[in-house]
Order: sequence, then C-alpha cells, then structure tokens
Amino acid sequence: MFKADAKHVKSEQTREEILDSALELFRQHGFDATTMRDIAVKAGVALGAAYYYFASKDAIVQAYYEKVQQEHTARLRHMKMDGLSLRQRLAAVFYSKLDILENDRKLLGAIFRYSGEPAHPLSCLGPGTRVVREQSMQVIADAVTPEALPADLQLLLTLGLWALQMGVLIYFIYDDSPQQQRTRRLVDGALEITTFLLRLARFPLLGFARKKVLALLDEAGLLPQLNHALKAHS
Amino acid sequence: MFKADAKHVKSEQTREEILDSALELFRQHGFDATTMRDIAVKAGVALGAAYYYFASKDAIVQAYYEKVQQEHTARLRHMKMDGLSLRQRLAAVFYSKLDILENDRKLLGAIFRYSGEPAHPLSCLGPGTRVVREQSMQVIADAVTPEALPADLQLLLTLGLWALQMGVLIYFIYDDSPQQQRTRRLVDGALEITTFLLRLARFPLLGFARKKVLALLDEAGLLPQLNHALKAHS
DNA sequence: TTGATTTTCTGAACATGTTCAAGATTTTCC
DNA sequence: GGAAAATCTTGAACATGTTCAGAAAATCAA
Repeated sequence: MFKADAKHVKSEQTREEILDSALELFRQHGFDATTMRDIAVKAGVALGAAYYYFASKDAIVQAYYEKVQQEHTARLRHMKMDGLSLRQRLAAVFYSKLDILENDRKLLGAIFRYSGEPAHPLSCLGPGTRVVREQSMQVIADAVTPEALPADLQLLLTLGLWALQMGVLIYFIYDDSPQQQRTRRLVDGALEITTFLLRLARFPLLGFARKKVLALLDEAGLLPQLNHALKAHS
Repeated sequence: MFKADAKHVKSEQTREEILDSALELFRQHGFDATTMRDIAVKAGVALGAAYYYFASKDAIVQAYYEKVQQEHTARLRHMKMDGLSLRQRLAAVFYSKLDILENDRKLLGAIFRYSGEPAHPLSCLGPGTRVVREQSMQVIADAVTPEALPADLQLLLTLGLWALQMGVLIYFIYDDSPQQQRTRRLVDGALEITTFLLRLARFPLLGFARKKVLALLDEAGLLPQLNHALKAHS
C-alpha cells in the first residue's frame, strides 16, 4: 500500500510537471505557438510521455479548465456570504472567476475552440465537458438559492447568469483595457440590470413572459438536469 | 481587355473549382476529416495551387461563409415584405438563413472555431470578419427598420436579434431532430417572446431598463458603427 | 531473490497544414 | 513576333500534432 501510494504520487508529480510546464508556456507564448515538443522538453520528459498523461494538446487545456473550476468552487466555499445581497453574492462569483483567469486570457480561447462541434470531446457545450459545466452552474446556483425565489424563476435566473458568464468570458478575452477593468465594469452593469429586472419579474405581464421563456427553453431541451427538480415541485 | 477578362474568368474558375470541391468534401466527411490534399486532388490541381487561392484551410470556410451571407442578403432582397408584420419579417430572416445552411451543419462548427481568439483573422467576432458580420446585421436591421421604432430601441433590438441568431446557429449545429425542426420551433418561440417583450417596452419601468442596457452596451463598446447614427439623433 | 506483470516512458515514424523556390503559362508592351 | 513582367502552378520540404512498438522501471507473486 505504501509503495502503491508512492507510485501514484510519483506518477501524479510527472503529470503535474507536464501540466505546469504547458500552462507556463501557453501563458508566455500562447496556445498555438507552444508545441508539444516544447512542453516535453520543459517538463524534462520525452514527447511520448506527454501523450501518456494527456490524450491531446487540447486535453491539457481541458485539465486546466477543470483546475480553474475547482479553484472557483473552493474560493466561493470559503467565502462568507452571510450578510450579502444577491447582487453582492453574484459579484463575488463573477469577480473571483475573473481573478482566477486574470493572466490566462491567451489560454481561454482554446476552451471555446470546439464550441461548434458537438462530437468533439472538448466541445464546451458538449457531453465531454458536462461535469465541469454543471459545476460552474452550481456555483451560480449556490449564490442564487438563498434568495428563496420561486423555483421557476430561480432556474431561469441561474441559466441566464451562466449564459451571461460565458458571454463575459468572451468579452474578457477581447478586453484590452488595463487589468481588464472594462470587463469588471460590464459585470457591474449587467448585475445591476439583472437585479433590477428581477424586481420587475413579479409584475403579472413579466410573469407571463417568464413562463413563456421557461416553456420555450424546456421544449428546446435547454433545461437539463435542473429540469427534474422543477418538475417535481410543480 | 478581352484577354484580361478571360484570364480573370479562368482564374476565377479554378478558384471556384477548389472551393466547390472543398465544400463537397467538407459536407461529406466533415472539416477535419478532409485534407488539403484531398481537396487539391478532387479539384484537379496541385496542393500548392489550393494555397495560391486560399491562404489556409480555414480561409476556405471563411469564403464559404461570405458566400452564405451574400445568398442570405440576396434572398431577402428579392422577398416581398410589404404586408408582413415585424414578426413575419424576422421569421423570414431566420428561416431563410436556416434554409441556406440546411446541409452544412458539419461545416458551421469551423466558423466558431476562433471565436475566442481576437488575433486570429478568422475570429467570428474579430476585425477580420467585420464586413460579413455587418452584412448579417444589416439583414436584420432591414427587417426591423420598417417598424419605425425609437432609434435606441431599434438599435437594441437589432443587436439582440443578431446575438439571438448566433445562438440559434449554435443550437442548430447541435440539433439532431429530423430536418432540425427543433431549431425552427426555437426560432418561432423566441420571436414570439421578442415581439411580446417589444410591446411591453413602452412601459416606463422597462423604458428605464432599456436605457440602462443601452448605456451599458455603449460603455462596453458593443454598439460599434450604429453608435454614430444614434448619437447624431440624440 | 527472481520471474512475471503492470505502469511508465522513449523516440522514430506518420499525417497533414503550410511554405517556398523554381518552373510554366499568360499578358503586356515594343 | 519577342522580350519582360505578371500570373499561375508545381511538388518537395518543413513543422507539428499524434501514434505506436517496444524499452525501462516499478510492482507483485512465489
């Protein structure tokens, strides 16, 4: 058992070495400009070893994104949200994500590369990334839940905010302002409008629209897992 | 002059031959499974000739998308929109786009491939694709304009519908239902909700939200060219 | 310990996007 | 017509992601 553990640790170290080398090179020179050979050399292993630990160059990015998501989840778990408003909690979610990704804008593009290819294992909307995607939705859901909204509204809000987050990430990649201040301001403004609209959502006419939207998304199959929870309640 | 024209025609024919061969292979086997060598062989030219006409494999997809956009613009220009409602006009816009792309779902993914890479010439949000992007916005604007809405609302609606169209295309790629009926239904539902919300937009509270959204998008620099037109009016 | 088995690692070989120097063809100009 | 220039075409060579047969190392079974 000792030896088995030690072995696994050793193996894990090599993997980490390769991953870290890759990320450092990606950050320095970008994803495309970094070759698998560069990575292997920097990690002190042969080219084949990199492929023993990662199925492809893209898979390294996938591993990176999983790491980011872990970190995001962890940061928010350790944050005291007690006295905060919905808007403040959401700001914490969005800001911490940007903090984590601060120096990785060159890397992020690779994550969206296969968004239009359902069959690709790394499609950011496909089944291959379901776990990390659900995790990122959960972080948002956790910030929304304390508000004790009606189930349908909560579902809609969570999904909408997740979509907003994807949009913000794209904007972030394109944002050349110092420290990406513009993205932060965009987040502020978007959250202000979101909470404002949320206050309007109880009005009957908007309630009608809300139902319409929900029915549409449901028919389109865009309310995946959360679907069940809602249906159980209604 | 004759000869110059003849030459240009000849050259254009070779280009078309390569483009058509490429598209047929892409449709048959997908983008990645088709090699530049396959394309060259099918077009009856040497590998290098393909690169004389197209800077890269991606550039072929870019040329395809420009062709699609031309076709979309042309179809709508030839359509009688006189008696139609806004919703009907928008349905015509969305449906005709789907009609054009019907058999090209395998191809479409390649268009989104560099959406997260600002520097890439084929980034679907970057400067390299500005012309075709503005053209696709113009088609929507032309369907919106007859409604004679306030300038700010018109701007917002056009931008929102363009974003919706991008989303619909993504959905379309992932849609496995026969004839992509699901996407069509999604379009129907989304347009119904859009026009419903538009009717609400004159209410004072929503008018306030509308201004907020517009200011936010403006600050974020997401109201590009249209910006000027609006500013001149206010 | 020793042989077998599993895990880890190696680097040559391959596939394919891309480049480019050189050649072929066409056009231009006298 | 013929030389010069522009245009078009070729295929070999290169770079890099990926594969794979097997070597090396670690682990296990006796």
